Amino acid sequence: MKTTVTLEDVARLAGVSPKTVSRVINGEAHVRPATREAVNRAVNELDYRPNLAARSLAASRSLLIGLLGMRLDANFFRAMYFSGVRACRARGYHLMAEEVPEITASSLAELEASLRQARCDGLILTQLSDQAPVLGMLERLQVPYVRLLPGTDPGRSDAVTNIQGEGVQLLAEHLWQLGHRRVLVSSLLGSGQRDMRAALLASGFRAADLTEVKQDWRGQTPAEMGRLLGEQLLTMNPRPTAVCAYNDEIAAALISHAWAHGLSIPADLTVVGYDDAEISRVMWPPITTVHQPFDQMMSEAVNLLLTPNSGDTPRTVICPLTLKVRESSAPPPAEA
Amino acid sequence: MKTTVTLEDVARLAGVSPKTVSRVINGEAHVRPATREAVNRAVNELDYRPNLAARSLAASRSLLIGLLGMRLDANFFRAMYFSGVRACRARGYHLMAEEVPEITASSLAELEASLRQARCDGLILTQLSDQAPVLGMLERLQVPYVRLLPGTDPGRSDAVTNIQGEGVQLLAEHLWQLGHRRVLVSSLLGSGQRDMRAALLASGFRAADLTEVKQDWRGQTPAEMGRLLGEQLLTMNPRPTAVCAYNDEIAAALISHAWAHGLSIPADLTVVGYDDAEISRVMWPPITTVHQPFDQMMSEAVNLLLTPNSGDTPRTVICPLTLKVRESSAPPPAEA
DNA sequence: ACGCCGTTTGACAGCGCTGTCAAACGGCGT
DNA sequence: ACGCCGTTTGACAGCGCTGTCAAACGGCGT
Repeated sequence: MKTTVTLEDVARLAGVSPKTVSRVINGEAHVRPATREAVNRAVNELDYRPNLAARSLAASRSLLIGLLGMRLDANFFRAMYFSGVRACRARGYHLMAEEVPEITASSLAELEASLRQARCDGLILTQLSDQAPVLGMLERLQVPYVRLLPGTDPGRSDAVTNIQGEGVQLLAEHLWQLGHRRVLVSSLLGSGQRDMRAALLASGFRAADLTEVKQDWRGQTPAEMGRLLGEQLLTMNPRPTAVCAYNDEIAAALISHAWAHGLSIPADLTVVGYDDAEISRVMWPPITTVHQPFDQMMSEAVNLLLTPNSGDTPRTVICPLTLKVRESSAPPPAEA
Repeated sequence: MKTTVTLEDVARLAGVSPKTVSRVINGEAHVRPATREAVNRAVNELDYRPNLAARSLAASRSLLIGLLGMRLDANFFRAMYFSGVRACRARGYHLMAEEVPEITASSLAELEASLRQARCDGLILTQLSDQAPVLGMLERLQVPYVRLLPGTDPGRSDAVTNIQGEGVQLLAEHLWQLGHRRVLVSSLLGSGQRDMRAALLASGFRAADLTEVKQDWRGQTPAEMGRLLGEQLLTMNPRPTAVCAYNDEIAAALISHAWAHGLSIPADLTVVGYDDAEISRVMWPPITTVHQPFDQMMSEAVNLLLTPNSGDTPRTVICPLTLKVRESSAPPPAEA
């Protein structure tokens, strides 16, 4: 990068002081329209770009937002990250992904060091929204933060969330309307966010017709969990006509396993997932799933971070989930 | 963030000048061991973190590296990005993802604006390594760049690459050794990088036994491409015993399709992919594929960027590919 | 004991912006 | 014509570092 046009160059060309140019660049009030226009002309003529480093040093803002998660390589997280990048760019901010692999003292210390170094203007929490030690640390450091999909302590901070249980309810109603009555439900230990079983019950299913398989996230890949689910399914009699997988990866693995054992999807078995991950569109059949509006959620989160809260209670923005009906769900086989 | 410890605080505590602290922080030479140690003690005691903005302003380096690609949401790109983040963090740099969706004048102008704003110290190109207009612009802006997997013009810049044809050769040999002789090959129009067919021929296959299906990336999802490949396969007689999919997504879609049509994988049909994407481990069966060492490649790329070239010819680092043999490949059925 | 020269250290300015505060402007009422 | 007061503008310092350059140091040979 050779040519460096500075504020001062613009000011000279426009015949005003650097401070005035700064005002125009930052869209501050108290600039006469004529002045503003003259500055803008000069900016365009010189093709001026403000120096981010100088800006953040002078304003003691970093123009940086951090996105905190437990597993950077989770599909879920990556999708959020790239949605967030777009949301930030639209507001002149940058987004930094930060990994907190576990809630231990050393891991927290590392996070603290990193935060103090980067001096993020705000943080967006995902997967960590319910970790009190993390929240406590952020409050101590006085970093503003927004939680995504918090499960507990709703009034503790600004948050972006869905209507509690909306996603699972959409799935439950879909299955009910298709005519399914016996369902296998996959759930994850320690993750209380999605109570599929409750949603099914609320939609009319009888407890006796629901089988819930709780699996543990740690130490098992989605592929393994899907396979185990498939094995369980094959031993059951009468066999459920539908499976609610905890997420799309598990659904995909289950579908492969089912094919491999002679079950045809969706003719013999309906499988639904959650997240609308890429894999749900790659599989045959494509997977019926619940779509989270990541772009919208991240955009709202950035908004909350950059808009000071004028009231004194934390704000909550609710983003609607949508059901993506694809070919992995159909009415149950004739006389199951 | 309240507490702000500055260089000066450290200097005062250590009893030296700020400049000396700066030298220690940056690992410069010409500091007496005793002094260095005293400074380090002070740094630890105050838990000092340098202010990135001040640093880049003063040094006129941004401590930022850009990763340029055409599709931020491609699996390939995301994997590279997160490998790159780690490689950069290890060197005190940050990585910024930048999207260049198409090679048009307006898209290039936007990129140029963004680059001049962020003032990246260097760029890593992926998917764009062979786009002369992009390279020309970067050279005009004098931004150092490293190309990943360049296909053309190898001497134009530093590059990180594989041995030409290594990946497809690994796959070809694997199939040959398993005993396959008739193979269906999926290739992508306009993407000359992987000549699977040539590799198969070089490994002993006869041209007459190879069928190549060229598909077009634009307008088709991997799922559709895989499905079309599957349809093609079912019409063939004699049927190939193995399919080389262009990538793992296509392989996954093909596998689902094959199951849906009564083919058992790998008993009836071997399917291999490319990239070692997550999906290759989620599917049943897991997909035999070629693994790109993204962590290593990004680490080398960052290295090239941050290590000045002492010679006068561009450098090339070659990273070895490895074959991941999984359950989607097996010997062909008995008398196919 | 002295001078020489490589090594170590520090003084100072400046990177390009923004915050603060005061000065200049300008429209209004009288 | 004058004073008042809200609006617009600019002077100046400073954000926290690093680059430059010169001064201080210190070990060596004589």
